Amino acid sequence: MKNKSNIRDVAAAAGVSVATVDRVLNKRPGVRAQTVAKVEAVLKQLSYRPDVYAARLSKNHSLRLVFVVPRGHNSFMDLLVEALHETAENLAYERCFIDIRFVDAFDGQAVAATLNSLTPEDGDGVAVVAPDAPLVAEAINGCIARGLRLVTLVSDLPSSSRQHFVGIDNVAAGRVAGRLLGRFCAGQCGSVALIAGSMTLRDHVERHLGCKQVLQAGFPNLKVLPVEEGQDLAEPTASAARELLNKHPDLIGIYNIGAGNRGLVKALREYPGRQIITIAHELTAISRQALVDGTFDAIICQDPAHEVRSAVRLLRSLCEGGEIVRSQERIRIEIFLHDNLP
Amino acid sequence: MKNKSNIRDVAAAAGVSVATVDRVLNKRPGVRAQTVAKVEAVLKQLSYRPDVYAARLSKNHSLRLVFVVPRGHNSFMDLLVEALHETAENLAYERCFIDIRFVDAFDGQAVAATLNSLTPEDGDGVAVVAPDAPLVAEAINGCIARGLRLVTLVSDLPSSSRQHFVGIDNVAAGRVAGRLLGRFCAGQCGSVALIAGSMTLRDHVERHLGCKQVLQAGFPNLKVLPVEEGQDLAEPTASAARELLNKHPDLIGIYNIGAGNRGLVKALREYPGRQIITIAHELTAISRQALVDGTFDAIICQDPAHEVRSAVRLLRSLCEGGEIVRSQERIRIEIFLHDNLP
DNA sequence: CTAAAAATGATGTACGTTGATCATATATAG
DNA sequence: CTATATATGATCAACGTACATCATTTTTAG
Repeated sequence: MKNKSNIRDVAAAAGVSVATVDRVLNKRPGVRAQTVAKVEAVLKQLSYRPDVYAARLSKNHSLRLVFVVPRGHNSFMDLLVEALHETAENLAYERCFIDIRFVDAFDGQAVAATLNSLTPEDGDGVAVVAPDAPLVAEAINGCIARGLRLVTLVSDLPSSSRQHFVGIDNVAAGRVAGRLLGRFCAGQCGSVALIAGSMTLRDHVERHLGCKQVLQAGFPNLKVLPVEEGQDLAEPTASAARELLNKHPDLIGIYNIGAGNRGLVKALREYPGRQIITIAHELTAISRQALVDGTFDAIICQDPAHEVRSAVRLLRSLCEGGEIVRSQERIRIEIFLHDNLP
Repeated sequence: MKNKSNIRDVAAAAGVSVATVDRVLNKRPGVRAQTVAKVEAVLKQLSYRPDVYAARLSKNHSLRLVFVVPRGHNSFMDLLVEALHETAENLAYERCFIDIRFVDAFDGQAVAATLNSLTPEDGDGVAVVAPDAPLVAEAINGCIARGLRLVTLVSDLPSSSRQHFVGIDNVAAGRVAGRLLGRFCAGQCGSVALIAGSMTLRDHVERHLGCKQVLQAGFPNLKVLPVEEGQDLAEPTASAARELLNKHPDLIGIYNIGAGNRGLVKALREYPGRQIITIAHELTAISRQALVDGTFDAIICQDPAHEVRSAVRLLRSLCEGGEIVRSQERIRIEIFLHDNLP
């Protein structure tokens, strides 16, 4: 815990000039391998690391990040954008500027087009919320080929060469939903229904998978109905829920994999006699209210503000070569019950 | 999102010298109120904020923080100390040095003595894990009177003048435990037992309170037995569990409020015929294994690494006058099931 | 052994703020 | 109207790194 050593100390200890240490540190050419080794030994011995503040000041380089996010898609995305604005405001005083590019809806074509238009002129790093389509993966690879650093946000494209994924493990989230659904239905027999936004969305497929796994393996008393699709919209989700309630008098549980909570709540309220264990995703005004009044039994969340901060930290590290503290970047699967709402 | 303005821009815009702007910024005396107002108007208009990096570099001031934590208390504290070491290592390169002061066990006297010995010579800020005793609260107030910034960690002393509490809402945590216990026992009747470490510890009292509230209000099928005390140690906790299992054939649930999970697991394994829904706190090697093999049904956690980082950020803001991003400092009540272990 | 090439040293400027000092301008008291 | 406060301007040296330039030394090729 002693005082930090600076570049001068290193030079003195290695018996070379400051200029040479600088050359080694910044991998500039013109230093004999032997000298490099000597300097690096001293660097390690003194556990030298450049002073972050001096370095940033000296480089006087602003980090420019581009966030590509769907506009007006759903309440969760609204929260994400809100967090983005808030973070951007704070970051402006740390030499980091965020440019938000909205793409209309969750449209692979549009996202790909936007990504393809990005060059190092536009920014140093990119975070993108995109569906897992080949077109998009290709566009991501293009960005990286052009020298941009890129992370996927909320929804992953593991087939692309994105440098990180910032978001939750959706299979695990699905398993949690299945477990809660199963246990909350303890002692009962009946059907449970899963409503996805669309089974073309990777995160929905993964949640569905996880949930079904757990239910089938651990809860033989429950019959898992074929998955419905609510297009992440209120009305289609409401229709799907109504149909399920009508068609299956033994329905005792619903897991809403995607968005459209507004519709689900509306439909459930039309059947006050039915006691349906309901689990949904993301904490918004609607879902929060539903949890408070007992319409929902649990909400599974990811914290959009944390995701934004994590994406920024990761991109900064990728661009400026800093350390990554893994544990800090783990996006938690948060579980909210009636009792621990923030 | 334009380029940052610097102190020179402000001076030019306000029609004063850089020195005067500096006087205003750092609240130095010798500036007419009228001039102050003029400069401040420009500051706001240009939304100027001093460059963090230049400021830190110039001040060339290292932040020294003291963490007062119990040694060898339990696995959770071990995790906390581990996180502390890791964080300290990273922070050393950001001009922040952490000094860990161990106090023997969870002893108010010892903590108070350590706190009383701290002066601005020892550090700029203090984070302390301490029981909620008047002696400790007094020592905390003393630290603050001496000009130190102080936050409580994990366990709060709201009666003291500590500047922040870094930890979870323990009443809410207890409510979550109660809710899960209640719902996981759905369809059954019987007794549930709560085992605290000691009902003199504030966090244990709060968890007990929250849990009992929820169980009594929402689950009339369950009878809440009088709270037992396991002293946060394996053996006493095991004894308490054994006695409960022997004395109450209708026991169907246990909530271990404090530590001593090792003992609880041991006792439960001695009664393989009994199906006891069990909820405990903190993710350690023992509790993790118990969750995996089904001995435990849920674990409620706080992330010690997050708590350490949060404490550091808060103390840094308090000492250096930075911004506090509230949402980033919210310590989550994490819930782990068999399905979402990290 | 010499010439060219490569490695290293010495030195300086820039980054934006802090926190001084000293000089000068303006306001206020007597 | 002077004498004295008070305000303000001008200037400078840190802080530690990055990066550039030019001089000098050492190494290598021929």
